[in-house]
Amino acid sequence: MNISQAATRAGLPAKTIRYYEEIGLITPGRGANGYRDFSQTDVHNLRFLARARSLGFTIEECRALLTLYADKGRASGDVKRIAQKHLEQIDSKIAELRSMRATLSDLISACAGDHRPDCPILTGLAGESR
Amino acid sequence: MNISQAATRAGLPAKTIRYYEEIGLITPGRGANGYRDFSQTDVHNLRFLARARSLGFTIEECRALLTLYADKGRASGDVKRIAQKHLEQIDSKIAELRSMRATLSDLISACAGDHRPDCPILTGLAGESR
DNA sequence: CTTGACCTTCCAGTAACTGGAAGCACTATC
DNA sequence: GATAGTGCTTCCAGTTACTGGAAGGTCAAG
Repeated sequence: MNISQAATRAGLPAKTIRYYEEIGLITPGRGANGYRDFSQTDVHNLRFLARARSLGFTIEECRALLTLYADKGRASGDVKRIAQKHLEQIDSKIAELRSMRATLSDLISACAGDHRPDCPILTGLAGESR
Repeated sequence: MNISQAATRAGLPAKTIRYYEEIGLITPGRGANGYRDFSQTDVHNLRFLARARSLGFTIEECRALLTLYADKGRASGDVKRIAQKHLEQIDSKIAELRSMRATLSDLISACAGDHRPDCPILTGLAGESR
């Protein structure tokens, strides 16, 4: 099938699929006219990639996961290790955002937000409040 | 003062400060030798930028905030609007990460993580579990 | 006068796409 | 067969916010 159909089935933009081929994540065949020809397996791999990316795995992690996915002799421990490491990164990102959120929220609630120039948000950012 | 001292006082790498000048966030003076010469105000602005960036504001938001900071006739409402919009983005990012975390965590806990090839993480990513 | 630390600019690379231009291929219609 | 419209191709550039490194000028100490 052509790229637009593969894109629809995988839930990815055609542009992204071309990019994935460019970096060697997938290697669809080619028709006589030079068009990419996607097999069911290609689409399957694209869906796999779409899900992995939506869980926040980096491209390189996706590459590793896809390799493990194709390797029927894999050890599930290898997969789990990657996933756990990623989970830790998600957790630290959440913690970082929560910390930002707390500070920002405090500043916002202290600000009148009217036509007057006095602004605790700015003075907070300027470091005058500590 | 020279850039390394300004960097120390602002808590930013010298590279970053040069970058900020390049994109017009700050405009330190220059000595006869061509070295940048940072005033107290420059350092103050750098610290402001460092704090704003650490709260996750984008460079363009920082630019706007810095402009408002310099404008003594500002309306605090303008500042608050920027901050609130940013807070919303933080919240949606947190929500997204939490959703990822939940899914990933489920997959991980279902995986034995040993030498065997069976892996719920991979089958989950492949979409076979739904 | 040389050494070492510090400064300068400029170029390239990062992550993961995304937009757009120029040009060939296919399908349908007139 | 000409034409129009859609889809495909490649290639180049831009995005965000830096970061690393090279080549070379400057300064303070000994």
